[in-house]
Amino acid sequence: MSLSPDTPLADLRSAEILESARRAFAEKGFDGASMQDIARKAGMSVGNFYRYFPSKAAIVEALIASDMEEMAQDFAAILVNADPLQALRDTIERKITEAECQGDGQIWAEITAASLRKPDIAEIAYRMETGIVAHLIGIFAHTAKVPVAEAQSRWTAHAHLLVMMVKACAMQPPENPTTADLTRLVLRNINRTLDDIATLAAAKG
Amino acid sequence: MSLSPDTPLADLRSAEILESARRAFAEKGFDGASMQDIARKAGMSVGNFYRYFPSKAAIVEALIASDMEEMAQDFAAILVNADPLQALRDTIERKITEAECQGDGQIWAEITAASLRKPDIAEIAYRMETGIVAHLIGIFAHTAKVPVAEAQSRWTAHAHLLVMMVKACAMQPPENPTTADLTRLVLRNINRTLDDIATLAAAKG
DNA sequence: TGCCAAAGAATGAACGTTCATTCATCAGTG
DNA sequence: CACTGATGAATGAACGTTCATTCTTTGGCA
Repeated sequence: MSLSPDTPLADLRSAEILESARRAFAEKGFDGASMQDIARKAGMSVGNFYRYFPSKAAIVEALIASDMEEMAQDFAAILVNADPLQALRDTIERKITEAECQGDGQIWAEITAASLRKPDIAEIAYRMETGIVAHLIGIFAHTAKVPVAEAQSRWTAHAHLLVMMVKACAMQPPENPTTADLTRLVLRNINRTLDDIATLAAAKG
Repeated sequence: MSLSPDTPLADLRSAEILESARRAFAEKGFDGASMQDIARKAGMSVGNFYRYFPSKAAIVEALIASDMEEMAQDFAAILVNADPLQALRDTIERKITEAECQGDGQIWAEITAASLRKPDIAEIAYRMETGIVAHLIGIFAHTAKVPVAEAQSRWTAHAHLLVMMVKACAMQPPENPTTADLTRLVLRNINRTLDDIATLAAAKG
């Protein structure tokens, strides 16, 4: 969660609170974490908490929205790169191998479960995934030098596959001894998928 | 959930109850579903429910354990086949494409989230996954005609990858229009992974 | 500077609800 | 009658949410 320097103070405070709420949700789940838990983690009273978010559901939605924004910024950073596909590979590798597993995988697992159950959360998650896929297809189109429409019809499923694998990796239990090997294998599969696209790019010139 | 004919009556009743509890958990999640919800789904009173399961946590554990048993039976069916690897391919394809997504993916998502949070559930899930992986490695060893120990050191990560992908597929939202394409793509990746193992088998003779 | 209201932040007890769990009670059967 | 299987009201704890109240900061005036 990066913030522009001219972010209003209240929003900055909200962002801090959201970050502590994330930890509370990671520890106890969306349903399991009580408002008291969340408020305590934020270092404030329950009553004061409601000055920042009108309800528990609002926190969850804001949390997911902030994840989406973060993701969008990651892609913005990729797109300015000279070789976007390679930048994508690097970013994915970092995402998967880095110890971001701390709370990210936890929260994603929570979102996945909740979105299969609650239509409103499903919609937010759907928008998030659609946005990511659109970014990926943009990179693919740029790499293969084909129109976006063609890239879309060709590689939408591939993009979803990438997202699925990154998510699945993040959701893996961190202390497992075989997780490292598994991560390597997944990364190979992901790179193979990207190779297919890059190969077409080379063929096209 | 198949039952041997000589299963005691009480266990049979427990199995029925477990199945209805599964539906309740799929609709509202482990934390979200109340005992009243679960009892109502089972067509009985809350009080009577406690005659079958001593606590809510016990239901969750029993549910996960029953999933594990079901999985074990699937593998038992695969192993008696003349060509276990092909039977494995068929079973995976069926698991992924079939409309089992109804509640299975939902429950798996719930288990995944819960196991990242609660150590006791994590342990059950870990045992479940370890058991499945052991079965897979057994099939690989048989196919490639190598000792189980060698198959283990070679393909443990591959086995985990298969499990991961099947689970990830099941957790995909069912109404999504691109899910069908994605499923096909995942299946191709899975078959490629199995091809690698089968190739070694052919090389070895 | 010192002082005092007005505003803003923060508190935690209280509300109504729902939760998991228990138990006194009740039909049906022998 | 006694016994078994089942009920659903009762229980106390915990939930999300509200609100009267108390601290803290601020800005104008002397």
